Amino acid sequence: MSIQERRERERAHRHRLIVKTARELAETEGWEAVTTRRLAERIEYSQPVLYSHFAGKDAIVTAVALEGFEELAGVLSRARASAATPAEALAAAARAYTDFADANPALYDAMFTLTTDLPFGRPDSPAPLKAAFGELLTVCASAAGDRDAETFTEVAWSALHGLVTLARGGRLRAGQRDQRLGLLVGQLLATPDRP
Amino acid sequence: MSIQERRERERAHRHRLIVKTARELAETEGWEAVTTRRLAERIEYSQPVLYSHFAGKDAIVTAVALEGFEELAGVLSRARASAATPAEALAAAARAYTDFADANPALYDAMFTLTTDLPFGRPDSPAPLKAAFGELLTVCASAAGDRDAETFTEVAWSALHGLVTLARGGRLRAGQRDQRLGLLVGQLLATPDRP
DNA sequence: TCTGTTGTCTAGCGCTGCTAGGATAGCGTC
DNA sequence: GACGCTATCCTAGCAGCGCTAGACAACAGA
Repeated sequence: MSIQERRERERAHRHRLIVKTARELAETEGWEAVTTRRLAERIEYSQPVLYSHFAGKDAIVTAVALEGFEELAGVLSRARASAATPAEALAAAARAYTDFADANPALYDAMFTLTTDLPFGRPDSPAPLKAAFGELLTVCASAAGDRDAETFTEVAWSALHGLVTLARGGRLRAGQRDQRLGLLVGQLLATPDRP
Repeated sequence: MSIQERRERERAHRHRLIVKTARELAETEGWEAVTTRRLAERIEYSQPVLYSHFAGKDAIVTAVALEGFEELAGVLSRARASAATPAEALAAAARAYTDFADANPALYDAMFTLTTDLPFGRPDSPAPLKAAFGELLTVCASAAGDRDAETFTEVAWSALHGLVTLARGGRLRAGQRDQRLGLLVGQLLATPDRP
């Protein structure tokens, strides 16, 4: 059995190598530079090897995205743990979220712009997705007050996502990042007037 | 001079035909179906004709996006005109924005996801961009109170953009659109606690 | 040592955006 | 009315893309 085990170990190692290399290549040269040929060259194997590990290029991007959701969940979890009050937790999570996106632009693109086939908010969702959204839900729920927690989470998440993506394309004024984040968190924590 | 005028007229007509066809093709079959070959076939000219009108495929997408910004400005303007109070105007604009994005998904993608070279918020920005953002700024400024109008506008816009894009990818619960929009507008109109 | 399986590579398909160079149509001029 | 020129358009092709069929080599078991 030892031989087969070694092979499986090597396969797993190469699997991780493909994902790691794709991510690095995307982060340094952008996703348009991530072609199956260049990826194969980087891992020092031929193209078809990629297809023995993944169904196609999309599956590789998805694998990178899953890594991203895992890391995002960790980042949000730490932010939440570092805060004393629900309001502080929301502010910390918001900052952690945008910092994460800014630090890993290609990864963020894989998670939200390139990948379309990851099922969200469903029983069969991959664990990292559930974890990441679960973290968001936890931190938002404790700050939601009498508003619907899930709706509140979706709105907060959307706002953060919008800030990240619009800022990325140069659509928002550079250097005003903190002001926007502060205003957003302030509005989310405010108590709406009862009409 | 009449001959040259006719030719210029024909050129202008064909220019519009290309943009119109690209938009239709994208809206019915998605942007991945908009290839230079298929586009050329649809307009009943050969491929190189496209390149006598546009520098490349990106330029065609950009032209479609500009059309979108023009229409968005009109939609927002009408929403603002239909409202009596600043709060109503903000709510109407938010609804108009998301309705516009939902009704023209491919157009919205061209404006915000595919096009990256349109300069925003700069003196040399194309007029439609200035008009669209100007409408947003107007409606947000009157609802901003003592908050910085431009920052408030950027945050509101980001939130709407986030709602649209996340909902598109199935990332948000279907059927909760109105609840999210209502909650967002309520939060934006709320007065934050003074810390 | 031979055989069958497993794994990898070479070569190639149909597609993409884009372009060089030849053919053609229609103008202004004689 | 015939000619030459210019502007326009098309055919054909390039390099690169994602992906795959089939040849080939390496290796486990008999």
